[in-house]
Amino acid sequence: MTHISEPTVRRLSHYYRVLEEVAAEGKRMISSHLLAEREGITSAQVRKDLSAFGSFGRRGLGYHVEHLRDEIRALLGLDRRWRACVVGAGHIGTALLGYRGFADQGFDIVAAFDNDPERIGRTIDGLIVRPLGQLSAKDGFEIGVIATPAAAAQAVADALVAAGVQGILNFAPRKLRVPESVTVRAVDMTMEFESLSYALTHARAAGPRRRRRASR
Amino acid sequence: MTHISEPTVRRLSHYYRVLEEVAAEGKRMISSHLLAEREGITSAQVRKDLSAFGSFGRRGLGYHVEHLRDEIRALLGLDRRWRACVVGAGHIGTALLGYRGFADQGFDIVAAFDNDPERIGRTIDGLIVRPLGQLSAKDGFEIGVIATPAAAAQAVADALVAAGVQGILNFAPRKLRVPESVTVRAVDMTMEFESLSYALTHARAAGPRRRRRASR
DNA sequence: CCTACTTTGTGAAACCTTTCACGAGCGAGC
DNA sequence: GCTCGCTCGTGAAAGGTTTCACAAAGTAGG
Repeated sequence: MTHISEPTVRRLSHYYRVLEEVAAEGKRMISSHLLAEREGITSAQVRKDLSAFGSFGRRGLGYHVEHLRDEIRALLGLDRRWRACVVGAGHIGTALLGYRGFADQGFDIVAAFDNDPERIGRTIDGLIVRPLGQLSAKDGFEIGVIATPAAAAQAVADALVAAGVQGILNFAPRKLRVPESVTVRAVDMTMEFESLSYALTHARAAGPRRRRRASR
Repeated sequence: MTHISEPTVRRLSHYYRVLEEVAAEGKRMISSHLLAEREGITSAQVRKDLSAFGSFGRRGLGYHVEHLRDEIRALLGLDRRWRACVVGAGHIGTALLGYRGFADQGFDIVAAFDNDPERIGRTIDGLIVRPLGQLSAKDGFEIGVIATPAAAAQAVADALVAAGVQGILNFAPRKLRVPESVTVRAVDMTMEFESLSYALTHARAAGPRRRRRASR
């Protein structure tokens, strides 16, 4: 297994999605062509991506839906659970605490933190908001979710790293500096707004230019 | 001005961020090197990106912070406002309705829709949730924000397209099919979770491999 | 068993993006 | 006015990703 690129991992996520749907529809096998079509990419891309991890298909038949789904689930590490905490109990943090998608993907949010005295002590979706100062390595969090304003994000990241998290999911529009051993993924709404704004602003002048990454 | 790539536009967004901060700090000029450092990329990348739009810098001096910020603001289309509606008044939709970041970037959310009778009629952040059926071209929405479960996303997208939106910001984890004239940008939390899960799962085995896109 | 058809897995080619490296412009100090 | 040091803008090179195209392997039907 050679090096796996970021884009490949992201597409794995897409394949997983499609396979769950297709499995629910009761289909037994699926070809790379069909799998590709659903997410708007090419069949060669699907085969190339999957071949980086092994040979999951059968020539002439395609891929066994449930089997491939389970393989990808394991590859993505979705067959285990992660202990996570959310920092920031504002609009976005609150939404995340109530969001079922987290649990579905194996993230158990077991604590919520904030610095605002107004919010500390409140109960959101069964969790009591605790003061950020209480965040410590003793809780054994593996993942920290940052849902604070941009200005606080780096300090929170530092605190999370000090508390021993291995990964950070960052919803604040700021680049974080963390040790190499900590993985960061960003959900950057601001950037998507602005990218959309750019596209709309230039749409009349230039028209749709490239299809490949025009949408995700 | 040749063709502008997606990654370049996304970085423009980053530069804009940094420039706003730096302007607030009162700095007059900034070099490509400093600008790059803040977002963890190379100075050559910054210069290349900017040069695609024109010559904004002065050799020996760098870039004038406020001037470059204003140029990028205009390039991104942030110097105008967009009429937007949010469809889906669940956890995420509600958070978006209360989120100040939208207004800051020029998105005026002027309506909220949902299909759940439980939610219709409620007031969220000053907006009354209306039934999805009332979504029509008469409202003159330029942008639609989808914050529904995945299963409903495509139908909502179709309705938005029928109502004449030019762009869609999609928070549902599903690829949307829309006409070429409509631009879609996706904020895909699910994919980021899964990408993080993958990275953590394989971290011990492989170690940090590449820095370039390790985090954003 | 043999032919016709389907689909995978994969090297090679095409394409795109990033990084390098350097000429050229600019201010400062003398 | 001249030199020095700094920094931009940009072709060329390097590096990475996607697409192409085809051999190999399988099924189905007779």
